[in-house]
Amino acid sequence: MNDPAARRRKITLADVAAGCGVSRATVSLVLRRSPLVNAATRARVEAEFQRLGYVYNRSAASLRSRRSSSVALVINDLSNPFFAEFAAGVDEALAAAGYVTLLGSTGESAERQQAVLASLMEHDPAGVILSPAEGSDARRVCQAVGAHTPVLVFNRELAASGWDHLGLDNRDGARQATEHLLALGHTRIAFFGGHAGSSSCRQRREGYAAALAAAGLAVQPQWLVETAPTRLEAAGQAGALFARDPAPTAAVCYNDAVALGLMLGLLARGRRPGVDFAVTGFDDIPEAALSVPPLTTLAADPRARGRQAAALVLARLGQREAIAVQTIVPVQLRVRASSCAPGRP
Amino acid sequence: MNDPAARRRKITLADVAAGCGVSRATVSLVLRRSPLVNAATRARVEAEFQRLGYVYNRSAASLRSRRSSSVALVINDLSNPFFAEFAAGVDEALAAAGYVTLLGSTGESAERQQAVLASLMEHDPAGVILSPAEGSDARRVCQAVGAHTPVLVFNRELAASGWDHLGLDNRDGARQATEHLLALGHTRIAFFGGHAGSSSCRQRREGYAAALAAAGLAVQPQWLVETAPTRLEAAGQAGALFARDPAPTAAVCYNDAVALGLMLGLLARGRRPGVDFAVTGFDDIPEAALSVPPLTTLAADPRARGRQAAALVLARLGQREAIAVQTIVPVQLRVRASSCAPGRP
DNA sequence: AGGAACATTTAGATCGGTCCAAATCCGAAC
DNA sequence: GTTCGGATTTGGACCGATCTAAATGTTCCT
Repeated sequence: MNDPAARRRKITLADVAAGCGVSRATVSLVLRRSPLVNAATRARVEAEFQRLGYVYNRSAASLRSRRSSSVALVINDLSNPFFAEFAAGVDEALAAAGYVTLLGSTGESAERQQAVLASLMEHDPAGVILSPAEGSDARRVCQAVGAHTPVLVFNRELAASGWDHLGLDNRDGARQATEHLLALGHTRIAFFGGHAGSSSCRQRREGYAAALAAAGLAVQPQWLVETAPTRLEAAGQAGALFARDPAPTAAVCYNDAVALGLMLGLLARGRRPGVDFAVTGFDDIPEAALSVPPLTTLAADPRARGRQAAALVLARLGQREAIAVQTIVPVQLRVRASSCAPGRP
Repeated sequence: MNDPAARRRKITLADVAAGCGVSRATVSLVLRRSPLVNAATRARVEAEFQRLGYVYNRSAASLRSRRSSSVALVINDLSNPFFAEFAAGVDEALAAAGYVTLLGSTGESAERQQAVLASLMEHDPAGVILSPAEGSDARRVCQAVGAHTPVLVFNRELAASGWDHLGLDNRDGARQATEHLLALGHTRIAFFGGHAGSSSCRQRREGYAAALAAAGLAVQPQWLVETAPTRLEAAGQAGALFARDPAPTAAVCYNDAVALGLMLGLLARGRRPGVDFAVTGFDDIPEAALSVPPLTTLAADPRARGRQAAALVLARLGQREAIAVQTIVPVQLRVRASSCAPGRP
């Protein structure tokens, strides 16, 4: 930084070359750690990098080499801790691989998603990781992304897109939770919360129904309660479980937010979750372990999923023509105090 | 997309120019919406964009024009909802202004922060929004960022950096909370949680002390309890408040996580927050409104802060030499049930 | 007809790197 | 003293856009 050339203009590779009397091509070889260049020369050049405070211009490099060093990450809802954690995992893994993350958040709007994708594509990302907004249309997304950039779709399904997909095993997770409650001795088990229209809710209900069927029990329609996936609405709907006899003694909830809401709603009705009534969640959000009672739930480790998504999209860069991969990650049951045995009636 | 040229290679401005018999310069003018170009020509070129499925290459453009269209966003902890929300706000405002967000997350590690900054700088961002990791050193950060890229520092202070700063009014917030408790009739008020070393904790303690002083009360050292800013540790340290007589009847907490933890810890000791003991938080995270009892706290609207940060850094691009701006945002007291009046002893 | 004034278009250099093929250097082999 | 092969180095085109200054029309006066 003590060189007058550093004053105003940015230092380029040409400055470095001039500074130590070699050609630009040689400096470029040093930058790329080529074994071709002589050790002494390399040392001289690297000293000059230091002296001038040289900063590599990766965009210029990718322009010529046609190798992009960025990946676009488009998230439907960054304010949801699950996705924020996912984003952190993606960024962590991309950074480790020498890529930079181009962030776009869509706020669950398919319209914004189109605009965001179009804008990100102008920066020529090597690949795209997309957690689709509600109501995304595969055709429109494909139109924005083009046919030559690999896409990894996370969490939600995007019908017939021909892209790689990474999702949770919703069906098996709900099955595990239901079997856990059955094993405790419950026979009257509800499925509480979520919008039946969403693919994840549908899959979770399937797992729930499958576990009941395996135990020789029928699904009671009055024990299927729909709510928005928020604590507040879940708390309000708690009463729906007890509208008709026989009332359930346990509930598999769509996710943790709903489960926490339900527990509040139960308390408001004088029932003690974890004592009079068993509850399970889904996601294992940080609060699940700290609620009263602590919540039995299914852990998906969103940060690890982020790292995995990054790995998948980077792997695809080498294998552009291979068939699309559908990855379903198992989820893990975390048993805590909210899932109690049924009380003696 | 039906043109054979679209097959494999990417469509460039030269293809469009050739496709409709004008020069590359003219196509470039159309792209930039220059009024110089004839309406008929513009229409012809724009039709060709559609026909070929042309995608603008913004990196190439910024290389030549020396106008970057990205801003780096470096976040200490994306898994914290406060910062995730902040990031969403930044991205929203940057996207609206035609910039793309280069994301970097540091996981509170000053080392990683250096690496992340260095990597992001190679993509030549127009500016940097930095929410520093704990233990950041202004000199090292400056070394990574260079002297020519504007930086906006968010939340924490970075001593003597000469950069713009956006922070919350921590002092006034804690003062408001303390005055609120005083107005309710409390006189024995603790300050609970946080690391006294951090600038935000120091400022909040100052506000707390100022309010007590204004009421003619002295700060009792045994009522200043330090904890890591997590729910878990806060719950564990709750007992420290009652180690010596006289015990406090209320606590101003470092933040919401700490306050929620303290409330759990109180329950574990048979004291009912909001009934036997008053608690306030800081941040107004989404759970604050839904805890039992709902938490009195200070709202900072992180998404709006994100938009503001983006606006500040973009404003700086036009005013490179103007003096650094220190922006302190007021925070708003949200009174809820956790701050009760003192019980009759 | 000649030319000024304006509108529109364009050739060619350029941004900061990488790529390629060819040039140069050097000690060993003939 | 040449010739040869490996190790290094290099000139100059090139990536896809923008910039500059100059080249082309057009119209409209005088």
